Amino acid sequence: MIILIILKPKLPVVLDNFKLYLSEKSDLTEAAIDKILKEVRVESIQKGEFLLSAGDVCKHAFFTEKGLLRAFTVDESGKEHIIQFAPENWLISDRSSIYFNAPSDLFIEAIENSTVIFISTEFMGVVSEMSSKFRKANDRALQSHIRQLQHRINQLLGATAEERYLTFIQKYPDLLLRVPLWMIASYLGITPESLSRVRKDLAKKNFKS
Amino acid sequence: MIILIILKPKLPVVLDNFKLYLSEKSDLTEAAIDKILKEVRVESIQKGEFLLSAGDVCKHAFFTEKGLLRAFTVDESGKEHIIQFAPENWLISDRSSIYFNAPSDLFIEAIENSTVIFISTEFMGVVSEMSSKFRKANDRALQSHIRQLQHRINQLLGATAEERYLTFIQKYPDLLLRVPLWMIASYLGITPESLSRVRKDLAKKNFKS
DNA sequence: ATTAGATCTTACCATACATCAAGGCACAGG
DNA sequence: CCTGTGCCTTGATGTATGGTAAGATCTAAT
Repeated sequence: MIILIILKPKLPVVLDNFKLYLSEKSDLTEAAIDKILKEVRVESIQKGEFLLSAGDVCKHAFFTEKGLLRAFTVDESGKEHIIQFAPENWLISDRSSIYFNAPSDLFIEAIENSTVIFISTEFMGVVSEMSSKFRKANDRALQSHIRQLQHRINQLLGATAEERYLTFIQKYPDLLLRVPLWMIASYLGITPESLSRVRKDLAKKNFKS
Repeated sequence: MIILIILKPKLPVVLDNFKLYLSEKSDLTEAAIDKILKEVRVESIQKGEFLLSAGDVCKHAFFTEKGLLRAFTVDESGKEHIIQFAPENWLISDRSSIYFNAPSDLFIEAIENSTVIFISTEFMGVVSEMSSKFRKANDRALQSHIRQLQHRINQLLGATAEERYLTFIQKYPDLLLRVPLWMIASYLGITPESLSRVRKDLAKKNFKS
């Protein structure tokens, strides 16, 4: 048997998204940002690879430079429940696990081949020192996170599967095209079969797209 | 008609719980705490009175010195969904509303006659300036809050009504005795009738307490 | 080209929970 | 004492969603 290995020249990774992110959220000069970028840990993650598994202590937040990640839990009966998707320019992590240094109950997995930036607590500390704007942006993100969690709880308490689906496609129209439906079902808290029926009903009601 | 008004002498309000709270969460001297306590806004809230209504911008966090508060939303079909209970020593507020200066979608109501301390952003700022321990304790509370919201989402996604009820009484055994069952049902995201049946089933299975 | 695997759909039946209606109980107010 | 009101329960029935199984596509690997 002949094995053919093709070695592509390793291309320098482009971090345009993360660079833009830093320049928007902080008041650092471009020079300072470029310097930071050189120190930052970047990895290419293949579809299906895990950045965090339940039981591990989460040590980084992950910034999706390219691709798509998801965070999910697995309950006692083995069912997955998707907590969050993270396409380009999103941060994903287990905040409590990082903060309390406690084992996470989340899995974080790439669902497309992705380029991911590893953001450590130290990194956050350093940049926060350098830029008060950055600090404020992070405060704000934290509050938004809480707001979003509240909203999700409300939906789960009060809305039907169909309503939740409609909210989802309105909030994340791009994800609808990139994520398999069964994952959307998991995010919504229903089975893929139910989602299929919901979509059928909506189609019957002349719902477009 | 004769109207009889009895004027009780206004008793000085005791703030033992809040005082203890401050001394645990901060490294301030007792003298400093006593000074703070004199400035703090305290109100007696009758059962059924509201501290916040949907549409208002939330201006304070509320510390329950005595009594019991609840926060809830009302959905389009008029159904209430309880977000949180706050017995003694708990803080309750709409963080996002305060932070973003945006109209809240929460109601906060006293479900027992209560003594409530109004905690403004300025108050938080002042005490945070005085004590780094206090600042850290607040950070920690914020992270715990997120953790708790995550947990609730997980329960709603994955657990049955019965499981959620069992979690509730294990986590808040004291509330079970103080809160009407229909409110617990609302917190769990089920109807009072369903909760009644869940309890009946548990009783059949020899479940104690 | 063939196969295997993943995804999505559909049909049928099962179950959890909601809804509606009625009744019991406790407690407060006239 | 009676009466209303709020809370809880129970039964009958409805509905949304789950579970199982099968088939249709589609893609990727052999």
